[in-house]
Amino acid sequence: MRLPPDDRTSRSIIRDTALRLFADYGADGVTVRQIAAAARVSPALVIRHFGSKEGLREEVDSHLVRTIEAILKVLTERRSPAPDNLQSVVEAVVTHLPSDSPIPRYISRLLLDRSRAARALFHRFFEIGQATVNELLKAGLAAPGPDPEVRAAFLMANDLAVLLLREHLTELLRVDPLSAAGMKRWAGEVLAIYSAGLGAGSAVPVRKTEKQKVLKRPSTQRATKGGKQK
Amino acid sequence: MRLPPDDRTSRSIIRDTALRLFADYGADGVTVRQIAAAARVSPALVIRHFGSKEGLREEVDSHLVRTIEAILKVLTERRSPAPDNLQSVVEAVVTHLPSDSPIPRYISRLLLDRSRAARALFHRFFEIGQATVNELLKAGLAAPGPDPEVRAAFLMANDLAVLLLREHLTELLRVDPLSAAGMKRWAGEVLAIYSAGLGAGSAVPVRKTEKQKVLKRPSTQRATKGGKQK
DNA sequence: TACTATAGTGAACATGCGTTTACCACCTGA
DNA sequence: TCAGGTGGTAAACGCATGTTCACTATAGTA
Repeated sequence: MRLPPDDRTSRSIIRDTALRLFADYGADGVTVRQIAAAARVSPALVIRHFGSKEGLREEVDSHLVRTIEAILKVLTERRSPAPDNLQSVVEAVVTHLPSDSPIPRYISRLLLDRSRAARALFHRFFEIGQATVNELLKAGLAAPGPDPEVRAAFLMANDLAVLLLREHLTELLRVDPLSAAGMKRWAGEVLAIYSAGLGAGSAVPVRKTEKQKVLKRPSTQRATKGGKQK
Repeated sequence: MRLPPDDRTSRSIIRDTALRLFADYGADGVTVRQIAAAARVSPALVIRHFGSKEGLREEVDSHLVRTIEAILKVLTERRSPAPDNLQSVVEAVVTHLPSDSPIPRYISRLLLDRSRAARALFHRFFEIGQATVNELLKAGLAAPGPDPEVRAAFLMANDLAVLLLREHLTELLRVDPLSAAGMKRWAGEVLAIYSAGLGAGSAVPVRKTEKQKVLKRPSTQRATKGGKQK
């Protein structure tokens, strides 16, 4: 699966390098010179290939959208036979990417934009969310609810929230919610709530008393060695 | 309630102007000259008051945090007597701001940052989310769930998602989810799902508990006097 | 009155930016 | 052999940026 770097044209190297830098610092926070240096080419070559920095941005955007579309296609095709697998679309996409991929970070920046690519992605996610709800409906696992459109939007927004707030949540929970371990914990709660509401879990065999303690005191964090913050 | 502009020092005028521009275009997308022009002062005065553009940014951040803290304080103090009103924290905050306030937009940009202010705000929201869950717990309206910490984080993330995705959701649903009308629709679905899961609100038999009735449906809210909003 | 602190400005400065220009080193086919 | 396309670069250009500097105006105080 791993290609020697020679197999990539310098054009695609520049594009991928830009994607990573844009994801980390935002497109405005990165200069053409930085991109060129990281890709080990001259700034002039960047312009030569993409016309302008904005052109590069657009190319990165559309490449991103194409990549996500490819993943989503695989996903929707193979999920239909197993509708009981209510998986988060975001989790599924992330699972299909290498763990050090800058793409999730880039998407989360993108979604805050008013750009065309952002709208396209957002609508696509919404479509998939609606399709998922429809599957659940047919399977009798869910109801349309009082306001089906809002219901689908709500589910999608919750899904994307993990992506957007990933860093903060990682710090808070001391586990990346989009890592394998984190997804397990997160999905557990999500499924519990989606299947029976916030009241669920008391019916489930859970030792209330102990769990409650953890919840009550936010300062009950373990593994905080040597309070360092002033 | 409206002050003549003379009551604000030019320092605060610059700060407020910067807040608005930062919210709309991002701090990197706005120049000192633009801020100065919008505030009707010279660029030199901006630097004179805040030392640098970065200094201005920090001042805007901390002013934002102070403002939000003030609102949250009012909110938490007055909410405790009425724990049946499970209101979104974000919705509550937005309600306390003028409808054309740039603060929600600024917060949503801030939350994607790794800045100190962002972490402070995020932790604060999480605390409130935990407190809310605790109230529901005491009232017997919710269970701690299998993973209480994640549960609280999930609820908070869902809440913030509306703020972060506001523009996209507005386009999708053709109504701003943080407007009065939009909040009503949104909260309706949220409460339905939180109270009994995705199965709620339909012919699907999910009545394994009576909890459904306890968490009030939004249609039963009193004190909605003379609906003026379209 | 004179002194001093505060608020404010226009013009300039140094820098870093995106981009352009002129040029080089290869291939490849006729 | 050479014409021409392709991929690449160093150096410079013009400009917008954040910031500084020298200076004015105003108001309070001794």
